[in-house]
Amino acid sequence: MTASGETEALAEVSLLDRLRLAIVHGELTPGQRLVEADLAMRFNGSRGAVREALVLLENEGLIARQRNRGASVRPVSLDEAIEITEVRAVLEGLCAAKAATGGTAADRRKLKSIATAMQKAVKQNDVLAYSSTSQEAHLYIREMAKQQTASIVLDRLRYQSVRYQFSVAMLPARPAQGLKEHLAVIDAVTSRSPDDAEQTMRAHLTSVIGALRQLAAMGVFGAYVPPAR
Amino acid sequence: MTASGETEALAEVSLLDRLRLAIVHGELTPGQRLVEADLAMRFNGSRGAVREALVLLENEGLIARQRNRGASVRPVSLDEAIEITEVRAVLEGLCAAKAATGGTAADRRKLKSIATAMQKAVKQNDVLAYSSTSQEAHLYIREMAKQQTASIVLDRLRYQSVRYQFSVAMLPARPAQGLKEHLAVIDAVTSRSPDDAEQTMRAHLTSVIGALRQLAAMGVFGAYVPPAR
DNA sequence: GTCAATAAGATTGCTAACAATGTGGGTGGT
DNA sequence: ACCACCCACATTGTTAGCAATCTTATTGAC
Repeated sequence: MTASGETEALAEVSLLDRLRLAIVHGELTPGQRLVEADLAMRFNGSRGAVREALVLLENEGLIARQRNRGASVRPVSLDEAIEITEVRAVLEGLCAAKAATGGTAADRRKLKSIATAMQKAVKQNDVLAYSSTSQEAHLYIREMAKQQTASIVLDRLRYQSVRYQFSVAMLPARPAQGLKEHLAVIDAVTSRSPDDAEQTMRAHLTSVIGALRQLAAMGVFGAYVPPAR
Repeated sequence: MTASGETEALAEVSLLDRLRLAIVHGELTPGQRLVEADLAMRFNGSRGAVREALVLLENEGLIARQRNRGASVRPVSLDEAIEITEVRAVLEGLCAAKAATGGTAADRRKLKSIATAMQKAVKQNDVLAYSSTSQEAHLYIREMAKQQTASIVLDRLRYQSVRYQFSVAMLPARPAQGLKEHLAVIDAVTSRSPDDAEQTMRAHLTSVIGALRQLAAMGVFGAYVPPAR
């Protein structure tokens, strides 16, 4: 064992995840250049490991790489955010439908308890709790659906959208509106009505697209042309 | 310039694409081990470039990699093929809907000409031509939709499914059935009816899932547990 | 004969140095 | 003062070799 055993023992999370977190949390800001040697130093891994992570992050759309010119953090434009939400709408719709037919009675109880927690959060104006219970609901429905392919795709898309996800929840009337929509979805899923589940889930994400447009009008998205993927 | 300039000049396609093609075309069969040094030799690139390609192919689900143990071609199970087709159904449904509202008059003419070619192929029992015009129709609808995110996801999924895609077209009554479905989709898109377009596209891919189950009953998919992603 | 321990071989992952490439700044000409 | 050119610098991409790790075959005990 080396003198500095601390990092090795705790290095349960991959370099990829740490780098992605740094980007998503804004420690590395859009447009910023990512120099392999620097990152290797910062996350103390090999340059090869950093390269591997960069390749994957490019694939996820979080960064842009150009041959011999290096990588940079890629900002997400409004159009892209809307596209991503459109795709999420149909995929989460699919998952909601499958969750409605596939879940167990215990699953449905769990889902109802999440609904209760969400109602409480909104009643107390706790935006943070609303945001997290909302995510919990989406995730649990995906688990019930048992659709790995959709789940993997949704995960990848989430990384791109996390950055503005939170801003949406901060819009004034948003938690109240979102709550209504989530309750409708959960109601449909727990009543085992796949078509309703899909429809309400899609309606919910269509409403999120509206919220995104509102954010755009407020200037959250810089009028900036991102480098090509 | 080196003595063997031929490969360099023609190296317009990336090592990644060539490696992927080798897998999809069955030159590298499921379960086969992929040794970095061998691949570097075969595709004459650096070992680093091969590693980069392997990382991406793992991400696409075409191969499985285990730390210190190397990579191997990953077979696609029936369940996975069905999952992928379910995801395709909703994504291509989205694209069909957007194509119905977004395309130009020229787009719609082009789509109709593809429909004609497809009808001709089926009438002549030309399975190869049917298969290729069918793909052309799907691709053109995606182009009309102008939904890059969905398109990228669909591309990634296609690589996993190409291997059995062709087998589906070979089923006896398949071209006739598929033709009907495709014509319905194209009709809806060219009549600018987004809801119809989405419904017919989803119905088409649901029918493909049925065909997959038929293939499975015929033993096309080996009863083999693929290594985890 | 079967099983466990062990050693040899193969392959990945890492390190360090180097070559290739793109960038930016300075220099000289006009 | 402005522009083209050129050179030094920064950074990536490649190469070769080494250490860590896993696999497999061999040996020996029971």
